[in-house]
Amino acid sequence: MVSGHQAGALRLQPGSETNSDHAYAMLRRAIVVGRYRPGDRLTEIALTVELGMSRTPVREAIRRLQAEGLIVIGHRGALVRRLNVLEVSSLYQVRAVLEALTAELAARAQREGRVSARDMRELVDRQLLFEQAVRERSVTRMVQANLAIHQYIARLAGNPFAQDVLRRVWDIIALSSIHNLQDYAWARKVITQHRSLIRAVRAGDTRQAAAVARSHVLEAATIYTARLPTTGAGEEPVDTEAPVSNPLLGSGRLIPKRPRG
Amino acid sequence: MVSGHQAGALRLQPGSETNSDHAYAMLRRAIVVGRYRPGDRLTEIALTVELGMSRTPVREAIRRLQAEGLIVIGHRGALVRRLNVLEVSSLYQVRAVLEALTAELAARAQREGRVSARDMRELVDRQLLFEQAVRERSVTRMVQANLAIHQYIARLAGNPFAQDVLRRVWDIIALSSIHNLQDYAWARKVITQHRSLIRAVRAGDTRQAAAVARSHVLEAATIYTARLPTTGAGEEPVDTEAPVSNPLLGSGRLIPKRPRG
DNA sequence: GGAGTTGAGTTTGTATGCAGCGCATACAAT
DNA sequence: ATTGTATGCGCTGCATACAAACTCAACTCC
Repeated sequence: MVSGHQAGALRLQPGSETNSDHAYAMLRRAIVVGRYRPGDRLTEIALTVELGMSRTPVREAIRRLQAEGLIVIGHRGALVRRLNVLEVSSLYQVRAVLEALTAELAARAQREGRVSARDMRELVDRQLLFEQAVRERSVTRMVQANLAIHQYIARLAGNPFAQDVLRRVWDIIALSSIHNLQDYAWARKVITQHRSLIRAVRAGDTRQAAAVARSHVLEAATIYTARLPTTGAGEEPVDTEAPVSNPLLGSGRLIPKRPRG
Repeated sequence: MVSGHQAGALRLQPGSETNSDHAYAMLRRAIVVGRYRPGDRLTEIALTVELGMSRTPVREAIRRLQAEGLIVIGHRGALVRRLNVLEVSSLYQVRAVLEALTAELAARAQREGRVSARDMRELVDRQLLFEQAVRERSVTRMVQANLAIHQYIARLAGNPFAQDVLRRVWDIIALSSIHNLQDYAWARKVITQHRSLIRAVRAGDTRQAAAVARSHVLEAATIYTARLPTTGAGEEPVDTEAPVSNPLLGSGRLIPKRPRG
């Protein structure tokens, strides 16, 4: 009998979305864009209120995100995962080999004529979007466009599993909300590295594509760790309080960060 | 299980395991070892009876397994995932690069003296166990020992994320319950490939370790696909019935195979 | 004054009731 | 005999009730 609970509004039709799915999508997005930050506690009741549904679908969403590694279950309830340095560098290592794989596969697909001209143009367009964002110093759009480029290459690779794992890797990396792209010099460098990556893919040069992708990601990792020490106290958990906060969304805090009482 | 509710069985102590976790572990194991087979329908009530708990923790376990890709939610309920050829080869590609990574990292750790003699001996012991299983023609033990070797190398690598992703890859590969190791010639070959892999790790030769691991997995993939057309060696065929309409992710119409049994 | 204790409040884990959808079977009509 | 229709059953999604355990703080006792 809390405010309008429409128990009759069941919609299990194929096209429609269950509350559980909706909760999962919303919560995942909120975490990835940084509306919830690492260490934040996710109270079921609060989410219940926020999402306008009962605890059951909320709990199911939490379980899924737990399985994906975006959430950990502490002694008491769910917390947004907090990554330490080892975990971040582990992530980048995995990302490096996977992106090398997708770049290689994309290049091979191109070589074998399985990439349409339109797909190739789309990839280049995304790169242009990224370069424009860099010119405009818009970190938000840089981050988006950057992800879009990497995602598109993964798509061209035609390996659904790699695509899926990479999506998760990117999600978890997003948890450590430091965005290298706030570093303008690095952003410029990313432009040239992307260009040579795209050139290799377009040329169908599998070796080169893999090598460029790999070193690109590994260099990004070093940039990331180089930026770390500047965050004041050298605590053990490497939660960083992101200078510009969330380049992606920004406000709309749902649950105030309550680091214990 | 309509009436027998033992509400007193709550145990939320940190060390203890919740029913939800237990359900997850049991169900996952049942799927991985093949007690439930691809396409099998998992009805909540049946699992309720099987596990001796109510539907809620069962549902949460299902959500986790769904997120891990062992289960898909069809139009109606949960099904054990069914892999098609494209998905399996995708999996092997990902596995190849990840195992190349862990082998390389393990070799590096060894080179840098971060691998204890005991760890190294343990690895060799597992290999000996595998070789013994091959001699005894025990496919079950071969599969176990094989997995144990690869897991141990992943552990030596010291990359927790790669370890985690690999665990999932192995789980999903286990779904396609064809075991290459039923092929004795291949099993013999695996012995030598493992030996050279371990040798490379022990020598701290990162390049060689990565190369051997990679080609080992890729060759396993070819063995797998080569075995596909002639299914029915010792065990059940994998797929071959019930057309999977969507080759990628969306589950087309999967015909459940007799949940009751 | 300090430390242990207890009790209320909070939050999670679990069980269960309810409503609707889909499938299958039975039945009716052509 | 084949096709269209009704109906019962099974199962899922969701909400909610309830119990256990943890938190925290005030309170009591030494």
